[in-house]
Amino acid sequence: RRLTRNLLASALVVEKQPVMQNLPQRPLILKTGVRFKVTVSFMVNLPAFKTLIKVKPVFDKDVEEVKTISGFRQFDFSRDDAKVLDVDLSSGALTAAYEHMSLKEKKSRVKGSCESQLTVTEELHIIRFVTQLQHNGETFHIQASSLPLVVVSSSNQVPSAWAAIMWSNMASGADSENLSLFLDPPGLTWQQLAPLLSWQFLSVGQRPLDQDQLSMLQAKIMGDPGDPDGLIHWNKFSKDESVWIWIDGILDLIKKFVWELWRDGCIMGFVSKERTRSLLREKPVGTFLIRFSESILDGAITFSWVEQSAGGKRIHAVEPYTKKELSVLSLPNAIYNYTLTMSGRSHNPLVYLYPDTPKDAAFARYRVAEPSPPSKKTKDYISTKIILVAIDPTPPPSPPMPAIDMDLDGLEDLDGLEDLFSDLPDLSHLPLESCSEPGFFNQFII
Amino acid sequence: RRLTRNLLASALVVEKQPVMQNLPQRPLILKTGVRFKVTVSFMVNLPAFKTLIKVKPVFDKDVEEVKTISGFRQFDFSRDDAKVLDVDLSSGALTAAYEHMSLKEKKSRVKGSCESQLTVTEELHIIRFVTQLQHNGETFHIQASSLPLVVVSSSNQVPSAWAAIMWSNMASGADSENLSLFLDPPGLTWQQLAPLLSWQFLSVGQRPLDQDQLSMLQAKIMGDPGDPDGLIHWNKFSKDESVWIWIDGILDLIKKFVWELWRDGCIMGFVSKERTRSLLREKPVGTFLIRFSESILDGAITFSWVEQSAGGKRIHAVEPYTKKELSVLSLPNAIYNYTLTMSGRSHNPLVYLYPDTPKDAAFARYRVAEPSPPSKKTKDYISTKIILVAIDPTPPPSPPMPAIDMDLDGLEDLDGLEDLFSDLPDLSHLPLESCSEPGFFNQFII
DNA sequence: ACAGTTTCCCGTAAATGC
DNA sequence: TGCATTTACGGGAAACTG
Repeated sequence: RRLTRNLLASALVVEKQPVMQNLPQRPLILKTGVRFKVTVSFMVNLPAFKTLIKVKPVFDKDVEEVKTISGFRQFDFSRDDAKVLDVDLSSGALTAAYEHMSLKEKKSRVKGSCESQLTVTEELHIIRFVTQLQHNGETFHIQASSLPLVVVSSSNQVPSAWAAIMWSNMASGADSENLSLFLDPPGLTWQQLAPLLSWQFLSVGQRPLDQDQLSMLQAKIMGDPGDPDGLIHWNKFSKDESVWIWIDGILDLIKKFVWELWRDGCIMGFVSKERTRSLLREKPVGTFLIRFSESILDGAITFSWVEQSAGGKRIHAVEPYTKKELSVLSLPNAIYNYTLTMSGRSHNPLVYLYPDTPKDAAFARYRVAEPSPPSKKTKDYISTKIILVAIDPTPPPSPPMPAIDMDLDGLEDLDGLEDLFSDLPDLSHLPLESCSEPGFFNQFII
Repeated sequence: RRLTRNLLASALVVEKQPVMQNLPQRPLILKTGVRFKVTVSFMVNLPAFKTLIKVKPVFDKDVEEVKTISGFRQFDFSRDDAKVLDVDLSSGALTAAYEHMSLKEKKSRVKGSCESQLTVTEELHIIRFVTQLQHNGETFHIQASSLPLVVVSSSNQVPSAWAAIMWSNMASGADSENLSLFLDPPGLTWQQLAPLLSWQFLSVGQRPLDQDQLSMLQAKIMGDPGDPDGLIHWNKFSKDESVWIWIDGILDLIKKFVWELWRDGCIMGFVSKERTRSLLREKPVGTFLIRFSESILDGAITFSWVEQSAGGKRIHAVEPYTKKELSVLSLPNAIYNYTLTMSGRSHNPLVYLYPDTPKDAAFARYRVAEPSPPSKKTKDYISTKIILVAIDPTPPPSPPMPAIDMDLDGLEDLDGLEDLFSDLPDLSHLPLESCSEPGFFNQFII
C-alpha cells in the first residue's frame, strides 16, 4: 500500500518536445502563437489505469507571482487546452503527446494595475500537467511541472530570454522553483558563469572556451582580473553593457558561418586588441590571428596581422566581417583572397596562423565549401569570386571628372506611353499609394 | 424621379486601399490572412441618407464559377465581415472605410469533388459591396464590385497571380467580368502585350522599354520575328517557358538594386548574346554594355565588353550578378572595381558604356550610395571594399599543399567540461533533437 | 513519388502601449 | 518623447494533400 502510493506519487513525468526546426531555436523559451510539443509519461505501468487517466495542462497553475507584486503576464493554451487527452500505450509506457500546444496572452486583466518591475524576459513561468486517479479507495492528485520557462512574443527577445534561462538554472538549486528570481536576482561567481559560457560554445561549435578566451571574457565582464571573488550582477550581464547580447551574436555567427573553423581551433576569437598586439609583435611578419569584434554587437569577425613597415613591425586589422558579408564570402576564402595594396604593390599579408601554422595547413581543407562556387556555369561567362580588398589611397585608374549629361535615348517616348495606358487604372508595380485613385476598382450596378 | 433613380443606381463606388508596405506588394492580389483595406464611397450626397446606409461586403457574390465546372476555392472575410459599417461623412463624400479586411479559405466543401482545372492563380474572384435604401417609396438595391482579383496563400504565388491579372485586364473588355477567363484563355497579340510589358518597367524604374528591348522580348516570346500576326498563348507566357517569371524577376531586381541606372538608361538590359556581340564588335576596345541574364530565372545582371586579344577583338562577359550579390555590392561599384587579370597584368576592362559614353559620365554620379560604406569606423581598422574579380588561372601566391594536422590546444579539456555539466539537462544551443531526452523537464509532485 | 498549394516560422520593420 | 513589447508580414522552407 505504501509502496503503491509512493510509486503513484512520483509517476508523472513531463518531457518537452519542441517542434523541430531546421533553423535554430532554443529550448525552454516559448513564443506566443508558435507550436510546441509536450509529452507526458506515466512511469508506473499498472494495467488497471491504462484507459482511465486524463491529463490536463495548466499554465502557471498555483503561481502566486501572477497575482501579487510581480504582476506577470498571463497566458492560455490556444489549441490543446480544453482538450484533455486520453493516455495511450506506446512503447511500453503510458504517454500523452500534446502535439499542438500554443500560447496566447490573456489580455483580460486591466492594464496598469499591478505593474511588473520585471522585463518580460525576466518573467519565469511554468506549465503543470495534472491528473487524478483512484486506487484502493484513495484519490491521488498527481502533477508534473516543467522547468521554469520564458514566454516571448518576438524572436528579437530570444537572446534576453536565453540569458534569463541560463541565470535561473545556475542560480537556483536543483528543484527550486522560484519564478520571481529576477525580482532580486542573485549574483554569480565567475566560477559559476565561466563553465556556463564555455558550454554554449561547446554546443554551438563543438569546442569549449580555453583558458585564454575565458580570461579575456572575465576581464571584460568583471573588469580587470583584480577582483576574483566578486560577483557578477544580472544587470551587468544582461542589460547595462549588453555583454550577453554580444556573446550571443558571436554564437550565432559561429553557428551560421564558421563552426568548422571554431571546432578546429582556428579562431582565437576572444583576444583583446592589446593582447593581439603583444602576441603578434613577437612573431614573424605575415603571422595573423582571427578575433571577434568587440564593438559590433550583432557579431563580427576580423583578422589582425604583422606587417613590415618603415618604422619596424606594425599590427594591422581588417574591418570586421559582419554576418551579411559572410553570407556571400566564406572566411577561409576571405583569408585567401584578401589583398592589400601598399605603395603600388598588392599582396596578401596573411601567411601564418598564430602561432606558426602555415595558412594552407590551417585553411586549405575548408576551401571546398564556397558560398558562390567559382565554377557554376563557366560556359560563356568569365567566372568571378567576391573578395574584400583594402581601400587603396592611390588614385583610381580613371580619375573622377565632372559628370556629363548623357544623351539619353528613348526618354521622349514617355508621354506617348502614358497615353496608351490612360484607360488602365493601375497595372503597375508602383508603390501602393498610386492605387488609391478612384477608378481602381470597377463599379457595377444592378 | 428618373434622374434620382439614375443617380442612386450609379452612386456606389469601391476603392481599394491595400495596406501600405514599404516592401513591394501588388494591387488586385489578396493574400489569405493578410490585412487589406477597402473604402466604399457613395457618390450622391443626399442629406436624407447620411446615417441610414449600411454597406456589406460579400465575397464572390452571385459567382457561378464557385459551384459549377470551375470549382473555385471559397473564401470568407475573417474580420470586417459581419460588421456592417455605418456610412459616415468625410471630406464631403459619404464613405465607409473597411480598415481590417482579411480573407480566410472556407474549407467546408468536400475536397475532391468538382476539381478545378485551373491553378489557384488563375481563379478570378470578386468582392461586391451591397446596400439597399428607400427613396420615395422605392427600394433601390445598389452594389459596387471590385475588378477581378486573385487570392493567394503565399508570396511565392504573387508573380503568377500578377501575370493572370495582367492577362485578364488585357483580354477582357472594359466592363467584362468573366471570372472563368482562364478556362479558355484567349491569346494576345504582340501589339497588346508589348505596351503592357513596357508599362511594368515604367512603373518600377520610371522608364519604359525602348524599341530594341521590345524586339528582343518579342523574339524571345514569339520565336523569331517571322510571325508578327500570331497570338501569344497564355500557357507559353505563364507556364511552359516561364517567360513572365523571368521578366518579373528582372523587374524585382531593378526595383531593389538598379532602378536609378534603369531610369537613366544606363542598362540596355534586353539584348541577346548575338546582338551583344554584333554591337560591341564594331566598337573600340573597352566598350561595354549591361544586360540581364537570360538563364537565371530569379533575375541577374551582367556586363559584356570588348577585349583585345591575340586573334583580334573578343567579346567577354562577367558571370551574372544575382540579387544576393547586389545586396552587398552596388552595380556601379562593381563596374568601377571589376578587375581582370590576364597574363599577370590586372586591369579594369570597362571604359566606355555603349555606344560611347565614358564610364565616369555614366556612373560617377551613383557611386555615393554604397551598400557597405567604405568609411564606417575607420578608426583602427583598414577599410575594405567588396569587389568581384575574374578568377585568375595563374597559380595562387601560396600553392596548395597537403593538409597538415595541427596541434590543437585545448581539446583535451572537453571531458572535464562535460562532467561539469552532467546535471544540467540542456542549456545548449544544440539542435532540438537533443532536447527530447527525459529529464529535460523537471518533475514536481504534490 | 511528386507537384501544386498551404502552413509554419524566423527576422525585420512597423505599430502599439506606457 | 522614448523605450519596451507586440503585431505584421515578406520570404524561404517544411508540411500537407491529394
